[in-house]
Amino acid sequence: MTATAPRDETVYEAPSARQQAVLDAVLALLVEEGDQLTMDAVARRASCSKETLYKWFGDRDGLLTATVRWQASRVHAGRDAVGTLDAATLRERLLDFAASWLDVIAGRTSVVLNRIAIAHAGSRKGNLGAIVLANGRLAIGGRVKPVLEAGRTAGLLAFEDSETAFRTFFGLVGRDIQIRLLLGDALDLDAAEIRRDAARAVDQFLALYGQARP
Amino acid sequence: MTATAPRDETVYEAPSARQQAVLDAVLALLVEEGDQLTMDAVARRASCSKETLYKWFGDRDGLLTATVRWQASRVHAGRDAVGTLDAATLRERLLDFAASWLDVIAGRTSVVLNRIAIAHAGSRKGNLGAIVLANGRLAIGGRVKPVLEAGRTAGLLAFEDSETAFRTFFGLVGRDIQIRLLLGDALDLDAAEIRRDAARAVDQFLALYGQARP
DNA sequence: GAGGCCGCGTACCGTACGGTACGGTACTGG
DNA sequence: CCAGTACCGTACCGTACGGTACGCGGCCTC
Repeated sequence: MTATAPRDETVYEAPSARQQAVLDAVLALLVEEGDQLTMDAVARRASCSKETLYKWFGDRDGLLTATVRWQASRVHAGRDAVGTLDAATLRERLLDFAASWLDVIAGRTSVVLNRIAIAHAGSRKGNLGAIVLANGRLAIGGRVKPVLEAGRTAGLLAFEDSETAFRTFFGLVGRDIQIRLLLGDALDLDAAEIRRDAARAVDQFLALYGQARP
Repeated sequence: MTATAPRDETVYEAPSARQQAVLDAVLALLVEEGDQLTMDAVARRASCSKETLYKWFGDRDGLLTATVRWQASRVHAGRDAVGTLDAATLRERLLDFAASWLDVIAGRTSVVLNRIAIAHAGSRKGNLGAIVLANGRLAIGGRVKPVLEAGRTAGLLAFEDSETAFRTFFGLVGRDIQIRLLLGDALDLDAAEIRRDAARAVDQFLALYGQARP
């Protein structure tokens, strides 16, 4: 029963429409302006008063946290029914994960949010870092592993520990891309490139863990 | 001729002993205090005046840059004579790279410096990001690729593009480790764990790219 | 021992920015 | 029509921190 739902440790009430607009303003500002985000700028951009900002989100950190959570809530799309798998579907599913994951991490928003979270993790209370981790790396792990296990059940994959297998998958897909982007490398991946990368990663993963059905 | 030397784009004069002491103080402070590094704190810690700091390094950015460069200059150890390779030596060399690379990125210093550089890349002039990239990802790439190519020449490896092969290697070694550490995940790797990880990565890499000598 | 540097310590300045206070406007319920 | 609430806009406060100025002691050179 602990299956697909993306472990929301505490239930935070969803932001109202107006609040969502504010959070979108934060995201936009973050993407445009790099990360020296000031409360003044947010208030101006969102056409609201700073006082409201503080009333709604407590403080700057609260605003950032809400923003990260808000963005995360959008990404959690995806139907994950794991039925029985044949080789083609397994491959398809992995491809799907790989491509959409690359798509996310290559996006400006993801890069900026990760930067914020990393900076935050560097200066006490790694709250943001934990949130990003939970909604990024861990969330996708939680969704991929069942597929891997289903693949094993179907005799298509061989591994002992799905976590380890997943981490290899993760490495094959992401390689140096995320760190390069975070460090400011240009490196723009278009859709075609992403598809190619994803395919290569999946091929390699299957080469390592796949087995012809005995 | 463009071979092993780690592309130092501009020659910066090495810091004097006293300056090195200051930079070490910065590193220590960074490691201890997270990243809210103030010039005051540096001056206090290094027992020098702020004025001297500014005289030597120009401004805060200059100090950070010098620190990153200073740390980088320490890592560049390593004899890289690429002779003829047999399978065992190739494996050995790759293992070596993998383990020492993991060792570096798992270190507090690396994590903190990467955090700084990433934050910096987020707010205009990605200077630090570029430097870290050049001395991290790119430097190790520059050192591994010749080995891979020697392996190919010796008929031990098969690949078309050494860059691509290296990136796979990179992914297999690093997996999710760096991003997790940057985001504040605990995840402490002891030496044994690192050796195991490195061995697994090399095995996987050889499974993908190795070939029995024909 | 006199001048000149270098660099330490400390006091100081300016400003950017997080956070608060307050007046003014619109809407709601009674 | 009035009280209450919500929220915008703006002015304001406090402080942390980057950067500068200055005085003083140690060290060289002559």
